[in-house]
Amino acid sequence: MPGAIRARSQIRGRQTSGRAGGSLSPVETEFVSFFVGAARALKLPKSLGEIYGLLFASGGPRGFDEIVTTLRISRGSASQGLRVLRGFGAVRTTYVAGDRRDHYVAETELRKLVTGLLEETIAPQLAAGTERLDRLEGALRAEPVARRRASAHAILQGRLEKLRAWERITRETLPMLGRLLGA
Amino acid sequence: MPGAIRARSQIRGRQTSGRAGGSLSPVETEFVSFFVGAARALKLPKSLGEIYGLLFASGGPRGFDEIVTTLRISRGSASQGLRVLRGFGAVRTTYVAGDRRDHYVAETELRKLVTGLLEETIAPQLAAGTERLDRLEGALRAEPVARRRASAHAILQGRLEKLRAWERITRETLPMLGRLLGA
DNA sequence: CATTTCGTTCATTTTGAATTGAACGAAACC
DNA sequence: GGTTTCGTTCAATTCAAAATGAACGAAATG
Repeated sequence: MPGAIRARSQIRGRQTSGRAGGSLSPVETEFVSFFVGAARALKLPKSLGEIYGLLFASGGPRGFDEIVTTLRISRGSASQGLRVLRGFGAVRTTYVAGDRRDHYVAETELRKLVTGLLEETIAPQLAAGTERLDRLEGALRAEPVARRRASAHAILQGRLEKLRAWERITRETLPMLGRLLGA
Repeated sequence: MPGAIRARSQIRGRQTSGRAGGSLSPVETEFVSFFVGAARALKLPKSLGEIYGLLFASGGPRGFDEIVTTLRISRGSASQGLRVLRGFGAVRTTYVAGDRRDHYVAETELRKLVTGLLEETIAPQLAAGTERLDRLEGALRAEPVARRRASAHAILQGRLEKLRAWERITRETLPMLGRLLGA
């Protein structure tokens, strides 16, 4: 941990809530820990939890460098983590006058977080699923009549229909989730 | 692949939909592939998708051994995978007269699957989260007044309240999800 | 225009989870 | 009661995803 860089960051770094990117207070640590747990629960990378936790606890904007040094994660992790978080709207960049570096703040509206996450992770998978269902239907019809045992074929047909029903329900239900959380 | 065992299984094994635990038809393969994809999407082990896919496509009950040989997975995987699937109600054991071995069928009601999964995975995490919130509150109150900077303390306090609100909403909303899917 | 500062990218390393398979206990079988 | 057949368990292995950090390009700076 090169002291030179640290010193520099303390001179130039914005003193968000009065402290430079040095270390976490016990309470802040507890916040980060909470979100690390949440990340685990959602099977997201731990770094996402750390970063979001820090920003959540900060209130104000934090610079890229602050994130790296206070969480002691690599620049690579921070960069990639922030990209994902921005990707589903959990984090926004903020303009800070007189500092050309990027600054980030946490989005704290639950509805936005959830819908963003769903949109980003479930939705594409759902689309891929639909595609697979089409392939499945194709395979079912392409099955040579010779190899068809009437009963087996009927079962498979029924299962396919069930999958289609699942898909429909899911597609209808997901948006409602967003509305529920909006309350 | 020991022929001896295979032969035996064909003699003794129940001929579900007319076929022993040999190999998957193209259509069945497509079903399994679908559920493997779904497992990936939900970040569950691939083996869960394989097993459930096979049972889903089969309609009728399948023996432990059939699962192992047709999917070509280890007994360990099959055993553990089936336990998890049973754990959240995606799979049930069925009695098959004249065969002492275990037989399994897939639960195909979407509502049960989803609620089972939620119950098993989210619920405990939610509980853990609540516990962490209490710790967090403790840490916040324990913070020595000397180290408190009024503004920072206020922010953290506000954030904690926000987390509590999130928790409440989540706790209220999850059960509704089950009801929505019941339609 | 040369130099410094930022943040990203990507090949490598690390870490954690899933899978395997040998060893085992329990139940059925003769 | 000895033997075989099941399915589980768990230590070792394999595999995939996440983290690292050096190299890089782009933008600001002077």
